[in-house]
Amino acid sequence: MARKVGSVGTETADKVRQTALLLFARHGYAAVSMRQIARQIDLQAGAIYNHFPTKQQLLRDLLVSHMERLLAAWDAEGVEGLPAGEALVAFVRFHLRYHTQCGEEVFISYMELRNLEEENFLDIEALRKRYEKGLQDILERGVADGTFRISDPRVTTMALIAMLTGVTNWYRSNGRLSLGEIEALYVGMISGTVGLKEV
Amino acid sequence: MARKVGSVGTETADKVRQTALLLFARHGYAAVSMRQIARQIDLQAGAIYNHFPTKQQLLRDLLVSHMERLLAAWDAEGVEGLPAGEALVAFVRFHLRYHTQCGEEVFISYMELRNLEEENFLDIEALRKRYEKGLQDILERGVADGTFRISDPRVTTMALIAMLTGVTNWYRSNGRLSLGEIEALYVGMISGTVGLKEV
Amino acid sequence: MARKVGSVGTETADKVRQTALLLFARHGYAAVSMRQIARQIDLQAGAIYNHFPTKQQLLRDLLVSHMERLLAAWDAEGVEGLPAGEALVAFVRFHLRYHTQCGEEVFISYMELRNLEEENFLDIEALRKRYEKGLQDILERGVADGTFRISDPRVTTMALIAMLTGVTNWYRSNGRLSLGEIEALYVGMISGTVGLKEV
Amino acid sequence: MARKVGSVGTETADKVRQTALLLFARHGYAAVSMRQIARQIDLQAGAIYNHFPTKQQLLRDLLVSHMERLLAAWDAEGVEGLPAGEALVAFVRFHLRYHTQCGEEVFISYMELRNLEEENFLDIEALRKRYEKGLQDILERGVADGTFRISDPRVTTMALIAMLTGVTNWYRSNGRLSLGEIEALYVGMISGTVGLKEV
DNA sequence: CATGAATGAGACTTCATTCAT
DNA sequence: CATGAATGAAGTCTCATTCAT
Repeated sequence: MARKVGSVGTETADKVRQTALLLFARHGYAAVSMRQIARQIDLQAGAIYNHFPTKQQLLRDLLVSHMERLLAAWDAEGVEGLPAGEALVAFVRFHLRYHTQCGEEVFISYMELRNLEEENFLDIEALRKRYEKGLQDILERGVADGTFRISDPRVTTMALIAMLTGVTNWYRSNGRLSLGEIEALYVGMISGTVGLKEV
Repeated sequence: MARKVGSVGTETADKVRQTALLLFARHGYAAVSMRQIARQIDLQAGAIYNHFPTKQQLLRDLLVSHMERLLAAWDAEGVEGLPAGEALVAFVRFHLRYHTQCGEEVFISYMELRNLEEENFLDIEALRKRYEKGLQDILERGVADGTFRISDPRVTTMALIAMLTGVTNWYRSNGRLSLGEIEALYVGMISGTVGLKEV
Repeated sequence: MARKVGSVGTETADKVRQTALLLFARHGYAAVSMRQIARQIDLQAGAIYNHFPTKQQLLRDLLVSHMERLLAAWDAEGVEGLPAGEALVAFVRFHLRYHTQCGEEVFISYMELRNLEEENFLDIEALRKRYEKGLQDILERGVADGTFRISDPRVTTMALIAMLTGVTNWYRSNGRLSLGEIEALYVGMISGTVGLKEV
Repeated sequence: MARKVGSVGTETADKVRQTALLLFARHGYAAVSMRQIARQIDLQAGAIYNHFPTKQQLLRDLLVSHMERLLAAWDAEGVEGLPAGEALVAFVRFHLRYHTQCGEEVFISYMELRNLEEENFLDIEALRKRYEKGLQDILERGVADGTFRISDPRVTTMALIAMLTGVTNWYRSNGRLSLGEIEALYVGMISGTVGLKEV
């Protein structure tokens, strides 16, 4: 009835996070119950509430921490000094690598926005905007110095992100194409999209 | 708007369909209850079962009929005889027009696939493949006659569809850009993506 | 899974009301669960919600209908025309008879006020005030015509009601004293309390 | 304020007692959780169990200690030697003063009896009987020496206690009437009730 | 002596679905 | 073809209580 021997708070919280992520990604937030999450990690449903005050907060937590990790990873790439063309290539490769490797984790941030309550939605939205801004800055830089030929950088930003993220719908690690080959294909296509002369 | 075999064609059934489509699109299949649907059209939940045997079947019905309408509309465009370049432009304009105008209704076919039971999933998947095949055929035709420069038409098909469908995430009929302007932007970008020389 | 043969809405609702009344009286609103109520009348807990939207509403319903019946019964006594002394005796006898015979039903209206949400509380409170007003009017009439000697009719009203209602705490239909004897005792005591000369 | 045998005398235990008393009085035993009590004194629910073995025991503890304090306070009034009339007046004043000043704390001893388990109920009941006996003795003394005219001292005892305790339902320290005025009113009314000639 | 994590039960309420009327 | 009442399961969350730390 009490703490299991050896159980530690952060470990359980992490297991909840991982399991919830997986299940939310697989079946959707609304279709997954707290009981289901708990069952998978051999816990009573009520115990989850020692770590997350509500199911909604658990979702928010997942999305926030995903976006923050994503932003941190992108910042770590350090492309700021690069010429626009190289920076764009770096972004494409980064986004594909990150989103195919995080696998399902990524899925839900695009999927479950409608299940967020107002305030949580705005927070996540802000983080997503910040990430998109990274790409948009590169595009605008390239337009300014003549590297790219783009009519509307905002629209192109969203078009490219949609195009790239779509990969998660069909990518399989053991599929016909390796990640490297996929990266090359997308670099090629996107170079065309933005009117880049050579890559 | 052809009615599918086996579905009941009453006024009530149609109202259920419309309401369910809207609510599923807005909140997700799992988050919408039969009671909610019924309430919106001043009905008791039980009455829905006079028209649809289960909630799952209602979702299937919606997705099938959406895909069939989409395919019929695309066939009606009659682009088969056109040169690949013109056909691609036609596809881009068609897809954008159809998906922005159907509004939310379209959303769910990409969203709710995971809530379909095996058999239903396969049926919808087949219809989606058929639609994608329309684009892929154009791309392959253009590759064959030298109009496009594309490394992997299958990947490009999926990249373009993702890019185009992404528009539904931000398009607002009273937004900064008119649908015509958006179409022009995407025709421009996609021409670059497939290496088309002039448009 | 559907309606039981012969089941009728109002009958079930009434059975719920009766059972809830009994259980709330016996154990208190907070200590009684919807399941307990349902179990006693061979129903699933969820079915109660076909008749009452919430547990709180069920309590409110009980209290309102108790107070309304009480007021109606008192009005039916038709004491308005009587001299104050006789009217007071009528009130005492009525209150004792009604409250001992309704038995537990009465208990909760004094007990569960704190479990009512603001708005419901105010509604019940208003009904109780109306009932108390009946007694207060008699007292004031008697003061005006010299029948009673009372310093503060408002305080006396509440004192008498508390004194009378207290009977429900110990009255047993098979106890040492018959209801008639109890009535006589209280008429005697209360006559003294209000300074009435003879009864 | 004597501490009962077996109870722990720490500061924390006292804070628990005070808080529980207040919350039980306000919302009722069943409606108050151990967590709520703990939260109010910046404690974890588990910590309460270092001081009280169960919630039930905590309630019992509260009621017992309330009744013991009440009895001790009454004994301290030292009315045994007084003539019945004066003793009754003393009782009335004492009861009103004690019950209005302890405020809500008193409420629960009349309210939560039904939430006591058998054995605890009997213990509290015995204490209450002892207190009532104090009044009944006075009444019987007064009947014996002709000071009072009372038909049934047992019933009158309960009637008077109910009447007096009812004050806690409406008394406000900043209300229309001061405690002194209220005492005077009740002394007056009760003198009438028991047929006392002059006060 | 307090914390924090856990249990197992159970709270209110809603769900998809059924079916007598 | 709709209603309204029902089932049985399950939803989120809270409860009293326990106990390793």
